[in-house]
Amino acid sequence: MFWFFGNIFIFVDLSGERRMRGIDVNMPAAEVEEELGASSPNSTVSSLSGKRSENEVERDRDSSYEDEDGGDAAARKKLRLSKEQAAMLEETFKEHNTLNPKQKLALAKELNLRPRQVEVWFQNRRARTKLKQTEVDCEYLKRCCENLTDENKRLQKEVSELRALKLSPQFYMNMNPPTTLTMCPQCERVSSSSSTTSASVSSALYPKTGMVNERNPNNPVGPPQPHRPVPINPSWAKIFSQNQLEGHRPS
DNA sequence: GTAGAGGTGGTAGTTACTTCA
DNA sequence: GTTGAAGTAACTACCACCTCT
Repeated sequence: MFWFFGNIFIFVDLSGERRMRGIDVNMPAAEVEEELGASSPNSTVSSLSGKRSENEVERDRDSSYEDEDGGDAAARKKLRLSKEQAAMLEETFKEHNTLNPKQKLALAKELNLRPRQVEVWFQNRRARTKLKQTEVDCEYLKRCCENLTDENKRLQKEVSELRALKLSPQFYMNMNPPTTLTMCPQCERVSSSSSTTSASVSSALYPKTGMVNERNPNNPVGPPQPHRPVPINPSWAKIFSQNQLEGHRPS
């Protein structure tokens, strides 16, 4: 049997896969018209707030559970959409991932499907999209976690090395004094622009600082927001540095 | 203005069926 | 031919929002 709708010519093998027990996926346009005609404002079979009216349940039974012979089929029907139908639905989904009632009816008519089928397809498609996105996000966070773990290890090692170096008298003899010392007024953290290791030490001492970017929660592993540095008395520097290396945490 | 009922459309979770290795 | 996994159409339950009374 051939049906023609839109630019799509479909061959339906009545004894084959296209036609399953019960509702035909590619039911003739006349039947669709009927279906559309029956689509009063109450016709949405889905989404019934858990309180499905008797009419709706009845209609549901009529449209979904009636087999070819008109009897009730115990099992629900599951019908494969044709490639053309799926392609068209995909195309529409790309444009907008939800449909208003008019669009739903029009699309159903065009595809020779029941509006309910179009509705279900869009529901499932949104669910798949969300699942995919979740997987992508999960993968991204996993990579971030790995990177941070590596960075943490590296910094821990650096701290150990610095601690060892600190114990050696040569450390003080070869150490260049910091040229500019600054302190953040919020956290009282000290940093030095001339020290090559200060940044590393800082991040090693405060490994969690950059873990959550409060100003941009979407970038949970982004760099910490810059503190506003203010110059401090150089004579404090040694004390602060000492305290930081001893593990002192500003409150 | 507001509370309650009913309709509608969304999501989450599940089931049942198809397809394929 | 059988079987298990994956994909997906269709379902239920619930929620939020809107409209009407």
